[in-house]
Amino acid sequence: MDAALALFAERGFHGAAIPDIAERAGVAPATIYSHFAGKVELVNELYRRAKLALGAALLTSVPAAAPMRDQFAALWRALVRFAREQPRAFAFLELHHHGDYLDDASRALELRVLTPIAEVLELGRRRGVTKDLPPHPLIVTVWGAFVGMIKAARLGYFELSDDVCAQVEATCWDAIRAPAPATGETRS
Amino acid sequence: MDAALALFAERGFHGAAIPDIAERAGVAPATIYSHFAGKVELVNELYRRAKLALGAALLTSVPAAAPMRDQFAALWRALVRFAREQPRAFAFLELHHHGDYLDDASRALELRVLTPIAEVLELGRRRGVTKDLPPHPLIVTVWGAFVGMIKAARLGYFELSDDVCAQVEATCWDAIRAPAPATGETRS
DNA sequence: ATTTTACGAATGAACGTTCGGTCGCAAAAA
DNA sequence: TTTTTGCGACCGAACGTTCATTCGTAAAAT
Repeated sequence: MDAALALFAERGFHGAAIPDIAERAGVAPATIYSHFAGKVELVNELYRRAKLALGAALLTSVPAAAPMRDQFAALWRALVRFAREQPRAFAFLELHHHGDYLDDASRALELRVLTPIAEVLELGRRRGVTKDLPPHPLIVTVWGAFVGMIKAARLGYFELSDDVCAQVEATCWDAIRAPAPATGETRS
Repeated sequence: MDAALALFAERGFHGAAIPDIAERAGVAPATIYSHFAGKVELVNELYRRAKLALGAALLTSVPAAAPMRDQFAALWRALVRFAREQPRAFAFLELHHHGDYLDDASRALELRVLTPIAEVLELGRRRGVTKDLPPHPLIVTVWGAFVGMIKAARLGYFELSDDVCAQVEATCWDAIRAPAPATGETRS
């Protein structure tokens, strides 16, 4: 499974051949079929594992009863840790998002990870601490920014230092937080 | 080439077979080889075309001597228009970014599109209108957010209405603009 | 008449997958 | 203790299919 995860993450589902995966695992191609029914089942199993790992990493590390700003910071740190500790799982998830070969069970996991975050954001919206917008656009914006950061770092555009992570985190928080109310003077 | 662009955008390089492309084009597979040397040359030609189209769309639509806020808005509008008018080219670029099969000529185009934007951001940084950060993290953040928005809309998470586009644009501008200087009272 | 363009058919390679059988090992039988 | 049995993991070899690509030739365009 390690070999499959690595190759799928590197070359995508169609680009990773079963013989290649087997060779990387130090195993005969036929051996794979004594553990998985086929290539599709293998990729689905990997997808579910990676998605669950990501979801668990997020849920367990965000304090439920903290200020929204701290929750966001904790969420960001959890994301960074996951992307650093399991870079292949992260790249795999990114690459196989919504592939035709994913079955219903794999697709259902998408919402299980997304909805808790959406609920937190919806709460922040009612409290007036995040922007008065529906949660989904905000989520995909932040998620897209995070993915962009990780991708760029992986491609060598810059180093994924703690500094850069913190700076981009602050940048994303500025994106979703409610604008400061106009106290006193107004502009046009 | 239309057929190839569509199939590459849908299934990726390895997932799009030459016979499939030929069938979609209403042509025999051998015919493709009287126009392109091979599959790799075909995908590179498509990549270059799409990348140049995107670069042209950006460069021509951003007023050089306007306030940075307006430049950013124009840039965003150009991106939205490109993603709307040529959705397959946009998806294709997104999917084939940094594939092994891309040659040096295709890879070189990456910088040609990126550096003008980086220069604009560098200027804004010196003027104090955007954040005091290196341009690359800001660029990948905004670009990632934009891609996330387009992807989510394509997958049906929400409709890509003018309203949503404008809201996310404002969100991204909040992300990269300089924080308001502390005038008068200071907060710890 | 000559050059370009398209195609049907065929090629070797690589694909995902199957099958029959060998191996090592732990439990059961002697 | 020794032998036998059962079993799951593994593999070499093969299957039919599909892949990217080539070639000789026919049609079309100039």
